[in-house]
Amino acid sequence: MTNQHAKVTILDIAQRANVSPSTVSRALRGSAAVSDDKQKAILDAVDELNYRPNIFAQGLASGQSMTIGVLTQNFGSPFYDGILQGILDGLDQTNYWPLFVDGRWQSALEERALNMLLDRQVDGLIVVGGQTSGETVQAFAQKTPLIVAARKLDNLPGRCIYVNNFEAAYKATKHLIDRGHRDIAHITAPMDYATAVNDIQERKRGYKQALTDVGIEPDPRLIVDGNLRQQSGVLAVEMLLGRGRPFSAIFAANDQMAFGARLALYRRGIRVPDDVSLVGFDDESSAAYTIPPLTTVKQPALELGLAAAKAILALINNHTPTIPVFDAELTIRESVARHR
Amino acid sequence: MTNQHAKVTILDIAQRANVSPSTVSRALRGSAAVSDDKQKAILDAVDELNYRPNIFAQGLASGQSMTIGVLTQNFGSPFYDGILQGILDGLDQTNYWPLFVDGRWQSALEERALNMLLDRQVDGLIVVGGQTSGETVQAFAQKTPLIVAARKLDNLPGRCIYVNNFEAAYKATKHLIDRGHRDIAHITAPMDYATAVNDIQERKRGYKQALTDVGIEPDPRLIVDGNLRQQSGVLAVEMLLGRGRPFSAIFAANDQMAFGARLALYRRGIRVPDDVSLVGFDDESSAAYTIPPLTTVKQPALELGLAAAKAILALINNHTPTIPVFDAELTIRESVARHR
DNA sequence: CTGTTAGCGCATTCAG
DNA sequence: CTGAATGCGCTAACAG
Repeated sequence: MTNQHAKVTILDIAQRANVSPSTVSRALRGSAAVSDDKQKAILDAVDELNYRPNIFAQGLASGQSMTIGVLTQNFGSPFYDGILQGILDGLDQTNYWPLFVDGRWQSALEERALNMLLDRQVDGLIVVGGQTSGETVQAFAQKTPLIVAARKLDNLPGRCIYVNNFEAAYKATKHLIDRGHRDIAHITAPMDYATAVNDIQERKRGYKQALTDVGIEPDPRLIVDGNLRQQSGVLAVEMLLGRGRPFSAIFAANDQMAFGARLALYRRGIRVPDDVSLVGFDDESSAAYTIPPLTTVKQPALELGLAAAKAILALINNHTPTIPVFDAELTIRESVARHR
Repeated sequence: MTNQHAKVTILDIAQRANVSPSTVSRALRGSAAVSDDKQKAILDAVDELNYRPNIFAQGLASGQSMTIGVLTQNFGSPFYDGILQGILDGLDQTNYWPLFVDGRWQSALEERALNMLLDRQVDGLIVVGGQTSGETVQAFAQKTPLIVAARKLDNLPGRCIYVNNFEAAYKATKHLIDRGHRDIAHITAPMDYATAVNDIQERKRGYKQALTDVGIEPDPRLIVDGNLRQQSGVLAVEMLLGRGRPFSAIFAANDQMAFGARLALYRRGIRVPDDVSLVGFDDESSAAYTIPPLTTVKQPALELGLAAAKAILALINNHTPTIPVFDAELTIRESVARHR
């Protein structure tokens, strides 16, 4: 091909620098000391000839690929994208490169992707979210260093980096309670729904606990299932309204559904926050620009990704990874009013 | 089972199937006919031993990596993510895998990323957006098959797949005109702003042309610069209002700024669409759930990505790629009212 | 149709 | 500190 690029080999620069190929290899990767003059000659030759090592050959010979496989879900989700950015940042000053694949929240695809990553000889794996079973993930963890981000897997202790969703939801609900609300509805997603199930269940648990702790019995009529998408927020509110059980606030398990809920309320002529207060979860970028701006929970996505990157690097170097505990912050905006 | 994975080689399965390694290779990659019985024996051995080829070895020996490098910008932008999905889809049934890297809209990073992709022996390159100079991109195009998506580069004719932003903006503006508006403001971004410059300028051109075509002279007082982010939409409206030039509609060059504009109007007590109609660009998912739902331009991101994938595959196989022309559609929602 | 023979480009022993 | 030799796992001519 026209790949002049790939044509310069370690042999070419060995000749040019009057040394053996092995010395070039040593000089370039610093695997052993090389005399200063040869070192210089080699480096000169390298950029005169514009040499770039062939990663495949390196990988084949060394058994390392210097790449970290990252299984993610749905490019485009703000939370997951934040994590990707964090991983990017965490790997930035290292020699490792991330290889991203999208599992699309389908366990079959996820497994295929994971295998493909292994085929590509990745040195480590970061699994971001997803719904592959814990057992499957564990099986992969046995084959290669693996860190799970944004998800808690009980069978992989010390390998999962996640946000305390329970605490976060507790805080959000508590905020509503503190503002005088007692009839607080919750839009969640069913246990068997194929997405981020644990997180969502944790949020529901936090919601209930916050109520219980102030002596309010959670009312099943105030809890309604959605599917995490905007449209389901619309339906959830319709359903809630249909049940006839009055409420003065809604806590939605994610912003998407909160947006949908907001629209449904608007269409019914119910004012936010005058008639009903609204709280979301995720702090999507548009949350600050809805009308009124949405009170929501901000997860430290970037930090989470960063920590995942650090952890996988540690694992690769046979250190014990540090698994920080992350708490989410409530971002208070105008969608919540004091209950009168 | 630990790392047994990487240990099974083509030789193992050759022995197990009583054939030579080359026959195994041929059978597996279909590079030549193999008798049915051997074929079967090989396939059996493959999954009995759970064999998976070593991609590095394949790449080294064949000179092909079966990966397509994709340089993208900002994971998280809905438009760009749509393109990534399209590329994913386009590559789905092939043996190629995309390798994504994020240029973050910084030409230095973009170039580094492009080189890294070349180092990884990618068989082709898809450059999505970005602000690397046309010359630089052309230089890479000389080294490897390359397709540009979501951007028009004059020095790479027949290699760029993009949406006709001029037409789209024209349509959007025309819609407002047809609804009786004559004083239409436009929120854009300055020429030198480091992002998607051409697209935004094309949108401004479409806006002006639509006005001119019905005999309205574009008024510079109605055109204001933002930076494509939500916050700048807020500021843009403040500025517009400060200028004292009345207007009954706003066309924002992207949804983000439209969201900001909507919020600023709301805070001033200006109703949408009763007092001012609003149109955005991009059809971000939340556009349908703002209050009121936003009329906006939907770019065929998925189709664009798909076309890019097809085109790069064609290029790799030495065919002339088909470069379709894409038009964006106006999605009409309640944020536009007839002017009274 | 199939086995044999050479490398692909590099890292890594092993001797000096 | 350095060169020569060997092999990573696979594909691609080359002969049958």
